[in-house]
Amino acid sequence: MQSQKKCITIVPIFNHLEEDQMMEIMDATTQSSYKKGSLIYRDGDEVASLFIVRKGKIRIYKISESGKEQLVRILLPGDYTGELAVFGKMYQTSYAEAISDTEICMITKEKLQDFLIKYPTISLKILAEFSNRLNESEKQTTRFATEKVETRIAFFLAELIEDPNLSLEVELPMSKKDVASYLGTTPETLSRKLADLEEKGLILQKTSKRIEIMDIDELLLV
Amino acid sequence: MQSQKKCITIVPIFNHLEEDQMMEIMDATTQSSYKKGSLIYRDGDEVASLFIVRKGKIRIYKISESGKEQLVRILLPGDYTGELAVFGKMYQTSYAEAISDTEICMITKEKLQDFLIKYPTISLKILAEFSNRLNESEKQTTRFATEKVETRIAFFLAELIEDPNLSLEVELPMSKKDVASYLGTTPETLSRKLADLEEKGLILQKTSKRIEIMDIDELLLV
DNA sequence: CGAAATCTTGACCGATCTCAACTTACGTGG
DNA sequence: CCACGTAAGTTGAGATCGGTCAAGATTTCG
Repeated sequence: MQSQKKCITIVPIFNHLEEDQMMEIMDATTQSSYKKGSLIYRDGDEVASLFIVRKGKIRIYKISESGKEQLVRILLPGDYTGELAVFGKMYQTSYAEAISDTEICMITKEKLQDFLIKYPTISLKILAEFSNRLNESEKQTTRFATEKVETRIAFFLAELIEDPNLSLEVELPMSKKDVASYLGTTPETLSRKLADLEEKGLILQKTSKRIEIMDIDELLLV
Repeated sequence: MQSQKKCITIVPIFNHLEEDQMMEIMDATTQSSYKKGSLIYRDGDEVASLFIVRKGKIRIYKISESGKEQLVRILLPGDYTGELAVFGKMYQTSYAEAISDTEICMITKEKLQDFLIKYPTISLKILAEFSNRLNESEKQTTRFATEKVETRIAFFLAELIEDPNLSLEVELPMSKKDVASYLGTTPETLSRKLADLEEKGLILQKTSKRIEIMDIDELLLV
């Protein structure tokens, strides 16, 4: 029960609730776990549940009309997915793949909607989250539409910075292959552009996953 | 009052309400009008209201970090905007420009949130709408990330079809300049690609704004 | 009807992708 | 715990796509 509780309390949209409301929601969840590499759902699946990551790491990706894959996001504990099939369409429009052994809590569409009617402030939290995600997604679209690869990489690196006062060393949250996919380019081009940025003295590749940003102002002007 | 009522009743997120709830919401709105060419809000503005289009046409666009403009969408009567400043951040992240004389209803963030608490089913409607928009936006992002310009144009045209059984002739909802901006390309490239598609016999440009799709299957394989 | 904006076409160039070879990192099973 | 096989990452060369600049045609709207 303890770990089940943790599963809910770490989710931003629920963490303002009272203890007993939290318990009520917890009772409505079911748990399941997935081995590394397994698919949690696929495009078209009619699973109408919200999936909350309790442990592990999940890759969310889409496959375009012409068959090319793009990484949409990586889910870490506390993140959730499947909201489209809960609130909107009846089916998934992306793929979710466990990239490490993963544990998940699920709430069905029906139960979640009951809670939203009962505790309307949860909806406001979710609406806030959705509108921010929508905004992020549109910003991303605009970047794809207007910026070249090197600029998109620069912004991607800049946004990985946790605290600019603390450290300008960032850690890639996924493989470079996935970074390339996320940024709409190829591993070859990413590799080259990072080498270019390093040659210009704007970044320093310390290890394959750690990059120190040497000159953030110049980097963002690329 | 009649036109004010119409303003609300045509909005999908409200149109399931009872007559008296509708009246209540209407009383909370204020009206205003904008001349063609005027800016309704700009990136950074702290206007926390939902803007519902009653009459006219509005261009929503963003300007990227490096100063390039991208058209995000065109609003027609019944559409709304400003949701980010209502539910999420406190400021706008895009520009809204009246492209014809336009009339608008506005509801402030506070009043709207009161309604959502009072009538929780409205939230579910908005959540459905948001998750569909989020999905559309992510699909668009994936297209930008993985498809070339010609393919993006092809899908854009295909999605303009109202009823495939009725007619395969579509009308561009905006200038080709704006279509190019929306699709993340230039007017020159759009012009050339349309000419290419026409040469291949896939489309027929009847007038500057009307295009007949001759072979939709082939078109989507481009 | 005319000015201004939009749209089209051509020539050129640069950015990025593709294909291929090679190197490096990683996970697995002995 | 090491060795090996596989996947990831890098680098080079060549091809292609799409952008830029410029000129001309067309449309739009006052």
